[in-house]
Amino acid sequence: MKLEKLVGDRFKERPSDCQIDSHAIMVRGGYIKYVANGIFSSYMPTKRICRKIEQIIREEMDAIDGQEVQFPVVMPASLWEESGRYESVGSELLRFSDRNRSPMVLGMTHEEAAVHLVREYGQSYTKYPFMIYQIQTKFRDEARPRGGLIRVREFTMKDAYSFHTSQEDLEEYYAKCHKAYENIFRRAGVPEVISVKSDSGMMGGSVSHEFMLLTPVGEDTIAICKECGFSANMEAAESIIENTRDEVSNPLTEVYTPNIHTIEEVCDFLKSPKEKSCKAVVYQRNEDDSYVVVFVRGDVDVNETKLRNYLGCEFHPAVITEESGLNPGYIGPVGITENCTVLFDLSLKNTNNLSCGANKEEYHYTGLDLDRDLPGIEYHDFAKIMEGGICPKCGKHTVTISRGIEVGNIFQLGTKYTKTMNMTYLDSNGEAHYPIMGCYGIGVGRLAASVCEAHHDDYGPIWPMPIAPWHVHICAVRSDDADVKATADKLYEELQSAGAEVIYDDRQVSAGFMFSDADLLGVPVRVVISPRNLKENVCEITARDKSFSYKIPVEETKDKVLSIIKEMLDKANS
RNA sequence: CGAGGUGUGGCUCAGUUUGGUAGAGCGCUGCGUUCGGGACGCAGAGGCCGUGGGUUCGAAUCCCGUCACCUCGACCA
Repeated sequence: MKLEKLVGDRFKERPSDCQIDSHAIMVRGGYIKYVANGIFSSYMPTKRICRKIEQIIREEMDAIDGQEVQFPVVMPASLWEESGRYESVGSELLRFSDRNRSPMVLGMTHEEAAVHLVREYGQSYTKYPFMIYQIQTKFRDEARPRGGLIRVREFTMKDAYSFHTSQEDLEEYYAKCHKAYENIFRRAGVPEVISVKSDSGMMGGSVSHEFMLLTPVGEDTIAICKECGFSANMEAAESIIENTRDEVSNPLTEVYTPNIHTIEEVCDFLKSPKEKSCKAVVYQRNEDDSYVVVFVRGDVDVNETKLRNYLGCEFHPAVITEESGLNPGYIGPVGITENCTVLFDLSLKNTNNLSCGANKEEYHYTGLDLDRDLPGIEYHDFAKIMEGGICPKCGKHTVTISRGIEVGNIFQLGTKYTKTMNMTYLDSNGEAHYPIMGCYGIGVGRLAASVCEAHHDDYGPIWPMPIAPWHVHICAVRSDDADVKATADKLYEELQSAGAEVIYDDRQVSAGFMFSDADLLGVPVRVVISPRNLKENVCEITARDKSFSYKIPVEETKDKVLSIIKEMLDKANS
């Protein structure tokens, strides 16, 4: 491919609406073009990158007996009514009507279509297990797309669905799929992708993992233990806090605390640490605005996902009214109004001598001892795990908090969809059962953008060889020089004939311009042919990541480039 | 959905306070000079100033509406 003819502009200035680097680079480098909110067209480099990612995915899915199929993008609403999701899913499911006024939906995920496809086929236990997958466009009408290809409304995804006759079989396959995912990310040149335990959310089911590429601009927060390798999405990470009781429990004492509301102010005023206070966090259920008060230790935060799972309903931060009986700034567990649900976090267990609100304007208590003052209360885990907190697996204070982009996930779904959509098989005794499902997704475009986010410098992306749009980028500096032109043309031909993917820049532009474009295309290997080099009868071979730079005799250049490419590809596969 | 911000050639932005012939740089076209990290000169092309209404002799600029985008929050198989 000649760069001169590559469709798509590259330019110098960073577009003003790009917040994260990968977005800016992909717009500046002629990778994507904005069409509408969360909707992009892709130019050739992106298409080539995604095609390579898809091919790696395909090979790994096929290796665990996946069968590639294709579901429709547009589905009748009736299919989604079967599973109940036509009602339960919010407005991210795009609903519309066709010419006959039949309600339709745009596929945002394909559990329903998968069950529909194999419902009749899977009537006998002898057919199990099996897995089907597709690589296709999905549409989710997200409330807030952002970050270029990181979070979009229309995107390409590989989604796989496996069907089993026992939980053991699902778990065995799930482990195989987990391994296949590790292979995919390693082969795509991002072995640093890690799997973390996650919250299953509305998908249902129990066990699930997310595959995260760690980067500070990631949307997810992950707890990682450096010591034992434990990792979990913040939403799912168990919080462990060990308290020790003071030897002497002071009596519960009312203290006058004028104009003091927040935990910081209270602790400052009482000159006691935040760990010795009991904080109230107030929410309201969406359904009836009823109040929920969660008490946690002063220094910990509430994990709203855990709370949501416990309450089993949606809620929002409370707007506290006078009728509520709550005294903002002075809420405490002793003597609190009965108009609300009161919950206690485990961080308060086995504590004493705490400060807390006295449920009375301008008064706090000191000397709170929950076991003494409110005997019989139950504690649950509602807290966010903290940096430096206790690892739930190895028990050491080694938890670190990182940000990551979710590039894939795997779920043990269970029978949620087979039950609602009435898919059954007969076992060897002639008894009917619901098959157990797993589902497995990878966002192709998001992975490409995430790699760019994790592997770039000030000048552009640094694509790993296995997914790079081209293997090698030839820059013919001063192509008006006959020697340069002839040498570069020849190398271009030879490398292409040898199977290398080459982008060739023989435009008559300044070297700086040429190199800037090459940086933006991020091709891992660059060959510079110039009058200066030819004077010494050499070509210059450099790595986009600056890991090497060689001057090689002209006649040896082709073989050297080919061996470098091979080496880089092999490295990702080993 | 809540709060804030921004809409002016393909891109980055000035001009809006105080109404009076639409600007700069990059990019694009042509010619010439340059040539190893986004060169330079000259000559060009390209804009109903997001959009609808209003005020005014006159609106990018003032008023009202509306749309889009960005940021924070809520939401997110």
